[in-house]
Amino acid sequence: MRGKSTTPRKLPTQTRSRQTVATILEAAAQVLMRNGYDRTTTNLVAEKAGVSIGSLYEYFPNKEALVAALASAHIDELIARIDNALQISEEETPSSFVGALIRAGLDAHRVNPALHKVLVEQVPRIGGLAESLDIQTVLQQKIEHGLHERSPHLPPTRARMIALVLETCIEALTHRAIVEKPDWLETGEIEAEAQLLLEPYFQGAL
Amino acid sequence: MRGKSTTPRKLPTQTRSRQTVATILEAAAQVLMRNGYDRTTTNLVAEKAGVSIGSLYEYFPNKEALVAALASAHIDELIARIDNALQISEEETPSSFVGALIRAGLDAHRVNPALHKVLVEQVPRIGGLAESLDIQTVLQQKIEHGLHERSPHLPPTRARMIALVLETCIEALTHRAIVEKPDWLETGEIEAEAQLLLEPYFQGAL
DNA sequence: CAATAATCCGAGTAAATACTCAGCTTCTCA
DNA sequence: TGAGAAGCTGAGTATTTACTCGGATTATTG
Repeated sequence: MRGKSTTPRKLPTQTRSRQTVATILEAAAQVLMRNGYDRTTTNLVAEKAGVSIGSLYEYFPNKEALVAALASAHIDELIARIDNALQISEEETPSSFVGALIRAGLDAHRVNPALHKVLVEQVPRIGGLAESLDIQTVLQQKIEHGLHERSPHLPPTRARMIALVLETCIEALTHRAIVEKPDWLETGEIEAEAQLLLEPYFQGAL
Repeated sequence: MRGKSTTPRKLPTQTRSRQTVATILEAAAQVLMRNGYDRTTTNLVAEKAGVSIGSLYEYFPNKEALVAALASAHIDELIARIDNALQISEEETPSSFVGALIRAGLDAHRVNPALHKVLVEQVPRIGGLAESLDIQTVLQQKIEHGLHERSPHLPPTRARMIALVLETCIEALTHRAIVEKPDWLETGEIEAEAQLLLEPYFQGAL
């Protein structure tokens, strides 16, 4: 057994305890963002949340479960955003398709970037979370699916490769922009540059 | 003072001690790759190296210094490889320039990938190492420099953006390929796909 | 061949921290 | 309304682990 169980020890049934759990999660996010995973101690989280350490362990069997719960909620929100961004523009021009993908990637990165950073950079070693935190794969599969709808004649191997390239570059450029020049997200500079890069590739690949 | 000092406590002067240091570093790399940073204990490294824990602390003031020494050596090798790959092909066609960049990125990733992974994913939080481990910036600056030589008329802002895009995508695609399908590095599939993506962008951007 | 320096040893220390548990308080519902 | 359930408490435990230090062993040097 490599990773510990992350299933809750007890389910909060009363309103009071549900509030406690919410408070703990909120505090955990704060501490995690401020200190990183290693320097996040369960005692500190409890203190920050204004509950006793015992209460924390009433609902989370261990530290990993706490982070896992946080990550799970974050992922749900991310995927919702991506779905939203992809569905809004259902027009059929390649240009708008690429544009929608880029916007989806950018949107996803606007959901609590600080927490995202910690989760991505430090949490992957937590068993079981690595895969589910992997937005990459989720987005890639959506792209692959979209490709197949638009061009059924495309060989599956080819579709997978194109999806991988599109997803990888969008993700990487967005992430890089955030780290290097957060302004670029607002000015749309990155969006434009990504379009410049990916549209010709996409057109040529079809 | 955020990070601890990583300067050696004592320099090994005799041959015996230099051998000891080498053995310790080798063992550290092994343990780091197998266990990750957190599960790497100094005692375990010493044991694996066949020296006492006291000897380890004779030359490395703390755990971070040990990892820092390892990272430093790794970085030197990486940069040497990149320089090499870039200098070999000094021909002037845009196609070969892009090809050389891609090959440089791929080559860099062939230097002890397992160690690289650990260092990149888990070590950045070690103060001072984050920047120097940042191959990104090194490669980007080399690209920027190359661009300026080839096209002096190009506005500096534009050159920086192009370099950023090229570097980011090469790095990301290579990294992704390693994780997803290590074979692609050998078959040249990734190399070809990257060329397909980046050459039109590069030509259009000039 | 001393005497001094360099190297090595490893049991032991100190500190950090994940997690427990016995008992108290608050809530629910028959 | 009272008995049992749910929730809360926090001092204390157990474990892990980075790091020390007094002393033994080996190398150098005058």
